[in-house]
Amino acid sequence: MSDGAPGRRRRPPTQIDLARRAGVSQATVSQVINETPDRPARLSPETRARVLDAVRELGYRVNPAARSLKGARNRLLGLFTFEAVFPTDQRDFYFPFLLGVEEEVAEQGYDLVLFSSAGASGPRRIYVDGVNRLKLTDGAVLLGRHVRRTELSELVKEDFPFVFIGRREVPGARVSYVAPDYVSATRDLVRRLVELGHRRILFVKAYQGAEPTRDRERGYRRGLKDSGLGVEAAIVHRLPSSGVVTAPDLGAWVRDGVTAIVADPSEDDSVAASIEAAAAETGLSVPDDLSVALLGDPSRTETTRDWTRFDLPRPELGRQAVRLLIQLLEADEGEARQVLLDCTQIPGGTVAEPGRGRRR
Amino acid sequence: MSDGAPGRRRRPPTQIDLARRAGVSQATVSQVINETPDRPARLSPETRARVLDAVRELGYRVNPAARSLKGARNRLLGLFTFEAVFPTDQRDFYFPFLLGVEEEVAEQGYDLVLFSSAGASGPRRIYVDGVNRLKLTDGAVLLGRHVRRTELSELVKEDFPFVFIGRREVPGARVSYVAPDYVSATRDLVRRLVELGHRRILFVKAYQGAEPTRDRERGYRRGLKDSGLGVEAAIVHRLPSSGVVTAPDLGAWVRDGVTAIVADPSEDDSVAASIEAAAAETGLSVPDDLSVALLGDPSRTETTRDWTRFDLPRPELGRQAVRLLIQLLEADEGEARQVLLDCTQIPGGTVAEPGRGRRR
DNA sequence: CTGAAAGCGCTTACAG
DNA sequence: CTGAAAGCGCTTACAG
Repeated sequence: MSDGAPGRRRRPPTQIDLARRAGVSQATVSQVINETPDRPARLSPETRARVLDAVRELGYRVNPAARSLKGARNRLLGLFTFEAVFPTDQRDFYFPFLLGVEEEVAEQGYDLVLFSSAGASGPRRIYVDGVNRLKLTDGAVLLGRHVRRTELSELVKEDFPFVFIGRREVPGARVSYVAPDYVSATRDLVRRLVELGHRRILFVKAYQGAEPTRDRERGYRRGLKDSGLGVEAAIVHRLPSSGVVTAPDLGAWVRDGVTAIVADPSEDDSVAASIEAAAAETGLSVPDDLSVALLGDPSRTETTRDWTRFDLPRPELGRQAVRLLIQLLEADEGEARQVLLDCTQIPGGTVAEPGRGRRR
Repeated sequence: MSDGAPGRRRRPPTQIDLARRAGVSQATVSQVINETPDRPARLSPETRARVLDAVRELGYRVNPAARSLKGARNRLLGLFTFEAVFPTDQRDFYFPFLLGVEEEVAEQGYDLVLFSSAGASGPRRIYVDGVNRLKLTDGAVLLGRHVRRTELSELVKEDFPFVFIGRREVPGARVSYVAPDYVSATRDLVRRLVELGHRRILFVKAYQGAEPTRDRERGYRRGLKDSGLGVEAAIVHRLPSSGVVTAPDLGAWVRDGVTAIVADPSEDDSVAASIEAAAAETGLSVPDDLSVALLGDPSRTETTRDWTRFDLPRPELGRQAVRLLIQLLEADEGEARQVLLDCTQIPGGTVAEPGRGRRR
């Protein structure tokens, strides 16, 4: 590496170096450096010139660490996910969120810190040795299925500004979130089924469901009620922990008069695939013998069917989460806030009027 | 929002606050905070416990600005791209790099700062108001086609640790990079063409090419030489600034006896598409009348052909860049280093032995 | 118009 | 085992 200007050290020049060279005080150097049109320094032109010469000669750069030490915010937002985002099987699911977050963060003039080291070994956690790692940033967007509620409570307790993507609740605290409006989306789907003529509509859900599942179940009941069937018409089947629908399941339901299924997505989105397999095994045709709708988009499923479903506005959820976070930051002493975003109904090809199979 | 612990202020707690609370000195707090398994603090368990309690109670975070002012590392690596990464047409190109970078960063126990605000308005730049924005991090991985050489020089001049993905040079300074081995990949491709019987192989390159183009051209000549044709056999065509191959171009080349083309990727990867279109227009069949190989993977092309080409190990380039960067960080007094990675030859379907078209 | 001084939050020898 | 002190590079009142 050529060392053009002699005397240049590995250590980058500081304002003190400039001051020495220009024969002024360090404070004066700072004046010159920080001069802006709207906040001009009161300096003689000669002094300014001497300093600027020194800047040029020594190749001076302000040290941002030192500068921000004097300030407060550092225009850094964090993104923390409770699950690893980058393994192949997760990418399709998480990338759209990441995309929206990243775009909005950039547009707002912030930079994004991806907290991925969290998962280097062991489970991903926000608090390591009792230290909130996110605090490096002004605030953070959180994401993930397997939330650690205790960490969320901690975050609320210490007033760290954050927004969750997805509705999350913790006891005794209000969490800010931006979430898909699952209640409305499910309600609309169920109403459509009823309009098509379905009367026995089964809600199939995974073994244990968090807030999103509860919201979808609420939407299901609301759909039944709104379309005049009444909540008594609700039939809910909770899958075993395997989260898989079997051929006997399907047979029993159909014999029981069920003509349509709305399926809550399981952990790994395997419900759709298992229904598809079970139908094939039973010789049942979807949608001729049985209509099936998915309560969400099966981003992780290996399936060839064009499922009737609704899609989450993933990138938009990411963007809105960032916007909300920045609002919180600017409000400074903010109440938690919640935002719901509409899902997009996808007609698909797995829903039809009931009884079509019998007429064949 | 509940205000659990009374007396909590908006101002984030500092080590002084912790010290006060724990009844120790601020220096002792720092000891506890900075303790690691390999560099344990010499402290009584009680002191440590009191400090950690205070940390938890006050929700303490170390201020990264202050920490890095002292020259200590903050386990933050940066990723800066000279072009926006997230617009749709760029995603396929940049995501694989990002993926590799992110994965390796996480594995090494660092967090990643995406410097995307850089492009909020106007061109993306490292230095804003004379401040190196990357300085927040311990070091950075850089990426992009339209490099600002002056910024690169600046970075070198101030000894900021960085690794470029792709070979980049700046006058009078050595840049660390991890790059595809374009010379070898192109040489091998050309050798294969010669082995198939091609004697007049045209190198088509974009109007202006940077280091990668020069490397590929070098590989081209080396391939000719290595396979006995000699560098005199080189025929190079530089495209106009449009970067498009026209039907007349193609006709003229074929009449001139050219049987194979190796095409350097243009800015937007449009070369492949334009060759495809020109061939269709001329009625020439690829590969029967003309063999065409791409010097890289046309990630941004709308094309249906299975091009003969080589693929860049993009995620691996990202990973290796991070590794190299960390090496640089650990070496501390590092010479710039360079790493070349092999590309993968993709046989594809656009290359065949010459003259097949005439035999039809 | 310019400089001396305090202080931002932290780490690190160095004493004790 | 713990603390007093210096200093990282800078900004910002405050004197003069």
